[in-house]
Amino acid sequence: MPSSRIQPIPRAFFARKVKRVARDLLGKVLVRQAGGERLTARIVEVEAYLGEKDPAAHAAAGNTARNSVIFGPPGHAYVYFIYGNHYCLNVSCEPEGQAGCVLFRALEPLTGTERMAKARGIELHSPKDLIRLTSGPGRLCAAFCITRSGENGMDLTTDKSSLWIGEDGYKSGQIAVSPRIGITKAAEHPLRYFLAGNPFVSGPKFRAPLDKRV
DNA sequence: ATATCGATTATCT
DNA sequence: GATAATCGATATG
Repeated sequence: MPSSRIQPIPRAFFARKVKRVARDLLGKVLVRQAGGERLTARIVEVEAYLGEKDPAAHAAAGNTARNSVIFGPPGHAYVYFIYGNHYCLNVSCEPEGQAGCVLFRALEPLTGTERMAKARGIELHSPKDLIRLTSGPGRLCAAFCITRSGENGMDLTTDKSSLWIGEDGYKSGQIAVSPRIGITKAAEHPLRYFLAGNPFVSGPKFRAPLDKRV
């Protein structure tokens, strides 16, 4: 039953409006080919960052050395370093020249969990420990060994890359929406999308009443 | 369960 | 010089 067949997602999927891509990414799979081993995890929580008009988006600063991937062709990894401690992974969206990206906030581990745990520096004792592996944007990057120097700009639409996004036929259940987490500007917009009830979603266990089903 | 705080650095004002 | 799309530890109810 488990999905052994994972197909890359074509670039056209990412060449659409950020909000649309964000929603459609839920249920897809992030794949890491590390040596002979393959790490896979299902995307359960994302946030949309719009173009230069979105004050919360890095694109608001214009095209700089840091964020140029956002302005480039769709389907590429934008990795940035934050708080002097963590990396965060995004995928560029919209046609080339237009800014926009989706932030990966949480994953549900599928295969390669021992390798993820090692990368995170934790041990897996109970099934609940799986949650701390990839629940959070910084955590999932650590679990997948994603850094700016290594993965920024990588093409995520082909399995020739050591990091890519795939589709395994999984059908998402109910999708919920809430404001984005951890930002101060434009903090009210409902641009965070997640699989309702999924235990691997980051943040408080019980959602605020602002959360809406969609 | 919620709140607060320190870590640590690239980037921008 | 201030800030930041975070995390883990600690404190308190």
